[in-house]
Amino acid sequence: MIKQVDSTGLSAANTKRVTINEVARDARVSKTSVSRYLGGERHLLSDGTRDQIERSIAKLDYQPNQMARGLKRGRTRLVGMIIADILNPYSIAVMHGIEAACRQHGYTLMICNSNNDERAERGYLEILQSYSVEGVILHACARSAANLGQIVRYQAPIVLVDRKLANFDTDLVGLDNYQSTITATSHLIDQGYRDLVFVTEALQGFSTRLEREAAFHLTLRQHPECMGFTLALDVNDAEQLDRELRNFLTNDGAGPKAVLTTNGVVTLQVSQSLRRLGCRLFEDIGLLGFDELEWSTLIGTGITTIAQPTHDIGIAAMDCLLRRWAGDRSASRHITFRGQLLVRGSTTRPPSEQQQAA
Amino acid sequence: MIKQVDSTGLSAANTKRVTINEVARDARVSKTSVSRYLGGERHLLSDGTRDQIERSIAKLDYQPNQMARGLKRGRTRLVGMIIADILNPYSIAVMHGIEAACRQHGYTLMICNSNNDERAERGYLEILQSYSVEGVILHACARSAANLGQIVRYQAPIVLVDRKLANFDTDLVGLDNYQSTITATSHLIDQGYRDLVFVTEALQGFSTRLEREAAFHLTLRQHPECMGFTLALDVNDAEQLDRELRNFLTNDGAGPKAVLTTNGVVTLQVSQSLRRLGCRLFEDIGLLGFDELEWSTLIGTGITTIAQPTHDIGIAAMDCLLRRWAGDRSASRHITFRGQLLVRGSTTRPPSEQQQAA
DNA sequence: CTGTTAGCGCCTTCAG
DNA sequence: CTGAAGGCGCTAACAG
Repeated sequence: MIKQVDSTGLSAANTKRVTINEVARDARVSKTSVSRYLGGERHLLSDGTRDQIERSIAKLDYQPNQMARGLKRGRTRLVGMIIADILNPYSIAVMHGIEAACRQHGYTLMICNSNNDERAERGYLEILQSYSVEGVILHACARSAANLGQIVRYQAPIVLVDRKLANFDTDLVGLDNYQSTITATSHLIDQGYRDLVFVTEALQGFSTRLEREAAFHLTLRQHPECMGFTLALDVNDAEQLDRELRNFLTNDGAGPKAVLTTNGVVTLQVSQSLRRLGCRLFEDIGLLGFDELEWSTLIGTGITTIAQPTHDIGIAAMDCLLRRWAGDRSASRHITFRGQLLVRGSTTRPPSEQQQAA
Repeated sequence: MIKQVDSTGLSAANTKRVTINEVARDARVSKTSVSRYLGGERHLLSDGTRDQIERSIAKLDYQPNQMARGLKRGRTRLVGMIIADILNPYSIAVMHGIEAACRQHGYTLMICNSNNDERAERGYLEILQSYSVEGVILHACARSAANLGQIVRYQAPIVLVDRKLANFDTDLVGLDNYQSTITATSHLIDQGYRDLVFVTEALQGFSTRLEREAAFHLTLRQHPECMGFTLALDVNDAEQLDRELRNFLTNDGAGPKAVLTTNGVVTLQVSQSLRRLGCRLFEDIGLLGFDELEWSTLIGTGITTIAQPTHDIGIAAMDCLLRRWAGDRSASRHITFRGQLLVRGSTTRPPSEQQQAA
């Protein structure tokens, strides 16, 4: 029978943590021996002391204090991650990969959400440093290191994820935005869409958005039969989004219309807007979005997406840290993955319209 | 012009952190004075020393080492959170609320994902303790404290979120599952559905699932005109889910059929299954799910949900910690919120059928 | 108002 | 193979 014990802070007050001293006393050895036992230098200990220490540790339920260890050794086994927007499923997916990789290598992940606020981001960077994290994975919202204070002489290695950071040369893991966007745009054109719009949140200098937008227009330029423009706005402003999309839908154009969205958040807002506008999804309009979403298959005939290998991105980011920890001082690595086009109904035009466009 | 500086670990090696000693030396005062400055006891300092310290700190870009502070003071300003499933949008939403509350109170949140693995959960509990977190917010996957090792004599206050933990009397924040389920089930019956199924992942003793299931049957018992049963299965086993739902759809029943799902993850899987079965959403079947989802409005005529006040839940959890830290030792608090029914098309039966059921 | 002294819990020389 | 001594960076008495 297990007793009901409260943990309302009362017990915490009296129950001090067991320290290395008490283990040493209980085992009748010195702190040094216990420390050696903990530090993986058991081979230096005699069988007798080793067993004795082992027994005492178990008996007292001892756990070394990582703060103290970190203070002394500098190794905290802590990895920090700063996420620009924790509500973005993409970020969560990447974080999931990183979390798994951390665990596998005995690291613990400390998550911070900057909420796309540079001040918060800078603050967290400092906080993480003050906790002596051994590495940082940064989904940056600042565009330039100039706005990130002393990041340039940060203690621990930093890996950027998804977005680049100007004036800061460090490892980076992300998507091959150019190639992936070309794939996406070409797919729309191949499917017979002629009047395209690239919808994104305000570009704001984010490398990801800029690159995708540039590649979109690059592709268009090679297809004179097509029209296309960029719609950069606050996608949470439903009224504005509705107005702009209605314009797009009603204006004359080069032919069948389709939307390319820059990420999953935009895909959601655009879908809702199209719904509000009374659009038939996806007969009146095509839709292709970056980022795979768990509900992609459920909307109308399904939304075609460019899926990012989020898990691999997480693993790769952790791998960058591991290499740096191992002493690798070579030039910064830029690892980019190719997005995977998942074709669904939203870019498959009904046969009736096919001819009209041909 | 900002120089490109690499942070590939090389610079980190030579650049040691500035310590309190160096600040003291630079300011020509003692460590104590600097410490007092940091610890918010500036009123004890003369204007001269205060300004001098301020200047030196700025000049050297000094940041106190939280590890060292924590070691000494016991205050780490760290809150740990263990999430059972980080891919569940509900958890993320709660975490978002907690994160905001932490930030507001000067705490930093450390997230760990147990992946519904008790071993991992126990491990993280120990790790968090070893980092001297000042409080833990636990979305538990273990059902009983008996499986959680020494949790009963944990140092820091613990707040449970969503799920209860047997043999462990501590603060808890969650949903009023009974009332919310009664609301949900009654709504289905009011709308004319007569043949109901409650779909859940294996109950596995999770309090949330158990309570909702119990309340479902409780409500049914007061409506002899209705039929209903529980379908507990691995919702990721698409084949099994499809089979069971097909049975449900084809079997004779007491009238119009509807599904009640126990959480957002199940809602997603059920939606996909119904899609695979060629169901017309939501003419052939009604659907009501716990947890609001960002895409609720987009599926067919929209999915009716019971929305949880996730943000408030997060705030409340943090509030529990704040109270315990403030010295509150009263009995454990159980805070439950009422779910909000958001009626959409998935529980609005088309007029043609209305009569048939009447 | 200020500095000196003694640790927090652990690891790491340096001698046995 | 083992232990004693010193210090990581900081705070908390205790004296001035």
